[in-house]
Amino acid sequence: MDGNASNDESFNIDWDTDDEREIENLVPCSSSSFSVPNGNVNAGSGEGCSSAVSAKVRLIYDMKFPEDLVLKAIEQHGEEDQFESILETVLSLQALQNSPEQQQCINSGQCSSAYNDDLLNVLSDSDSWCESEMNNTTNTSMVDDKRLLALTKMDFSVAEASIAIDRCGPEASIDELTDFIIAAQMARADEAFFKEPPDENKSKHSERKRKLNELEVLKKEKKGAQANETIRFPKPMVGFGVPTEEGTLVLQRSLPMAATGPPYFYYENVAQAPKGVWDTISSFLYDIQPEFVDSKFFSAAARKRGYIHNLPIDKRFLLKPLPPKTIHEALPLTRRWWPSWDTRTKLNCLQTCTASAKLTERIRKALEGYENDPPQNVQKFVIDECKKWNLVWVGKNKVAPLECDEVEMLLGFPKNHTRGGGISRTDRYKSLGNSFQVDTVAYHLSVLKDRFPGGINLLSLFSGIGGAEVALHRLGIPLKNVVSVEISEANQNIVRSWWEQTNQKGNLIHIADVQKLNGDKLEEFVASFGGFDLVVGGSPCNNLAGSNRHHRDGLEGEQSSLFYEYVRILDLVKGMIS
DNA sequence: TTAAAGATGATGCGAGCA
DNA sequence: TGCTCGCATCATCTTTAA
Repeated sequence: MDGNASNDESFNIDWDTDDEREIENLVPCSSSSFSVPNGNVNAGSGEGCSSAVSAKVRLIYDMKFPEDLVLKAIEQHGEEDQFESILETVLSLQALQNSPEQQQCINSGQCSSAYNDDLLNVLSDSDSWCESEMNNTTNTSMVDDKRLLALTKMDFSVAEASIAIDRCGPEASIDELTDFIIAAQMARADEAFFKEPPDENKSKHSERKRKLNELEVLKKEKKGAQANETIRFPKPMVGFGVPTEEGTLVLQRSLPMAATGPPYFYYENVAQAPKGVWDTISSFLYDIQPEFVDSKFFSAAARKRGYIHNLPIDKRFLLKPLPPKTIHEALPLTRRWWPSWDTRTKLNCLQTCTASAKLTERIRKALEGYENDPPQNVQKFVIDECKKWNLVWVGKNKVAPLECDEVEMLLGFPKNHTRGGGISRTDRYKSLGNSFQVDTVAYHLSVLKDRFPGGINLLSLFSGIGGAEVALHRLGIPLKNVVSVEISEANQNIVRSWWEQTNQKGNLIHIADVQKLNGDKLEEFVASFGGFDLVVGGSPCNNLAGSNRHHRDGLEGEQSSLFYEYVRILDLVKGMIS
């Protein structure tokens, strides 16, 4: 899947690929034409096959339904009808036609289709499912059967389909069920979706992936104009509400049912990711609307981030003491040297790199020689560079990058949080640039204080320098058990050091590799301290961030694809509670 | 060998304008 | 409505210095 999945390009199916040839082997498209009632030829020519209607027909054929049923359904609906309507009719026809046969098939074990082979395999292992199938008399189970059949025709296993139906409920559409299964597949650690599958499963894997892509295309066609809509940022970027000078602005939101219930979770990443990324992230996190917030409403530096969480949003409160909100409040010594023509009051996003000495020297030389304000072109050069690199005035004609401790302060961390312990200055900037803005995150997490007066069990994925831990601590929420997953040894040391210095009474457990946090390990934690109350994580943004000139590859990038680990683990934790 | 410095655009959004 | 332009952006890679 591409991070730009919602781009228009994703609607174009390349019918000339190997997959196309594969389809041609399954569908009578290239070998024979068939007609629909209005006389249009849907298949048999290249142009015909590339139409949206043909794509739908192809997909239904691809599901290995009998051709006569497909034709009958198309006759009933006409080519303009929606994929789901045609599919629904095919399923109904097949249910009517095959019910006794299928029953007989199950009893005799003499089915020849791949689907029925699979079905029998599962039935032999699943008495309860078998019993339910054999006593299939209610309308609900009929509907479930149809959905089960449709999903298995898409090459999902009966087990996957059954779980999806069970989890998504009786009202869930095929779309929702496929979404659920795809999410579950991607979330499985040992069967990671994007890992190379074993050779024997490779063709099945690629075929399924292709079908899923086609389904995505059809879903988007079905949704029409909505398909082109990407998630928009609020203007101003205040999320569901931020404290303002006029008071606390609180908007309302409704949370999807599937997102409610324990544990609470909180996911973060850069707001300005490539197109479609947040749509994908949201779709994997229960379709929750992201909360886009610029931390400039909480501190003296901007930090535009998206947060997806299932936390309540009323009765939030700010960390005390309130952080400085302007550059001059945060860095009072700069006020003396700040020229009137530099009108900045807030810093831009604090990043992982800082300006070179060479640049600050160029700026000094560009300004020297002017008794009063420099000319417009010089001002523009200086301001542009200052904004780009977050330079501040530290002397006459002298700008400088922020010091590490200043960045710590602006992000809401204790002074010297990242200092010492063997970490280099470069790595301090890197760790800080990748971290949460504590005041912002604490504002969102503040609703937990009354809910967990006795303390909280935290699963902190991609912990970094412990932004979530610091936020909860500063909120006065005791940290009972913290499982911190962080690959960087330097960051682990920072969190461990902070843990010791703040005299935490709870337990801190470090895990380096998020991919090694499996179900067994989580079960151990659950058995040990009863499960997690909160799952926090800001997965790597490397392949999403605008500053990355080399590998801005979206959610499928090397680092940013770890988002799916967050989904996987959250799903496991949720499953252990419910 | 490691840390620091320096050079390296693309992308997407919004404002302004015709 | 569509175009141009300005602007911001949790970074990476190569070279240089210590």
